[in-house]
Amino acid sequence: MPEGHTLHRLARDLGVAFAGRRVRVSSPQGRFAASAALLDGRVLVGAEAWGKQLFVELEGDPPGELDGERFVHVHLGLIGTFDVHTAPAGAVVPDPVGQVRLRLVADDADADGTDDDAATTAGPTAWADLRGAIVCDLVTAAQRDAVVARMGPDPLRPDADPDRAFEAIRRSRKPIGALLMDQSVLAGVGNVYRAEVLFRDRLHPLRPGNTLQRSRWQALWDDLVALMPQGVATGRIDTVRPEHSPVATGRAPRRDDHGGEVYVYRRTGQPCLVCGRRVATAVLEGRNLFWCSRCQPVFRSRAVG
DNA sequence: GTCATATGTGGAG
DNA sequence: TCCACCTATGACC
Repeated sequence: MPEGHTLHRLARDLGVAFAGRRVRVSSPQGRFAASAALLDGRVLVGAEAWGKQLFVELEGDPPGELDGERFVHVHLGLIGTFDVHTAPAGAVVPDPVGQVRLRLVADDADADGTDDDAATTAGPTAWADLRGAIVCDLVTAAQRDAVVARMGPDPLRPDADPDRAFEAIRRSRKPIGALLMDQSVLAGVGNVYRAEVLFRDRLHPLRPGNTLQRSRWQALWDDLVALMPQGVATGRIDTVRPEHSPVATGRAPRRDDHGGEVYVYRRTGQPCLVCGRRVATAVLEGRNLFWCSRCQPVFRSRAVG
């Protein structure tokens, strides 16, 4: 279920469960056995997300090593999941279910300075299962930096600069609906946030980037900066404003596989929550696109703005 | 049971 | 622009 919010949430959860603890790493399904062998027994320092990329930092091997492969680069692809579990100390870690490509289990056997290894802490039982991911590689800091450098600004990162994205958008004739999905323009937005933020900002998905005023882009960015942290907090994508919510309108709450309340994503043919027109759909660059042709007109009246 | 579909990306033609 | 990749799920027979 991976748009940027999923990865940032995951980085947070992995940090809470594993930071400062030694991890046993295995690859029950075998696909990432080589990575697992290199990771096993090292201390997990922390985890960080950048767009849809996740980097788990490990203590160097040997400890203090600066140039080694200290980062696990994970990309979940379309169907990957990474489930983090905790349970009271002493709880039994269950056997893997399904195709687990990488499993982390916190190992406190040598915590509390009982030997001469790096200081580690003891904590609750913790394990995490990675399934379906397309990338799980050990990389150096330089390789991590190279991946990060290819990405546009991430609305979930406080230091992100929206002007960097706008420089790409204003020079492109490609539709804004395509540019939003281009991770080198903007990092972390996927198919749900794309559809929803364009709806909320009344922008037609096919509007060329080079026709977008800076103010419209800033509004779009600000909307993402407001929405995506909610996704991190809740683990779902909810984009419907209070006045259009099920409670406010009396309609039935929506519950589908991403769980959130949305305006147009996967609502083809259903009435727009604002104007009642049937939600339209089309395929853009191989991905399903959804919008309301009344709320998101092709030509926007500049006189009224 | 079979099949289509999915919040993604990269590569071939 | 299509296709492959990977797993899980829901629709339908």
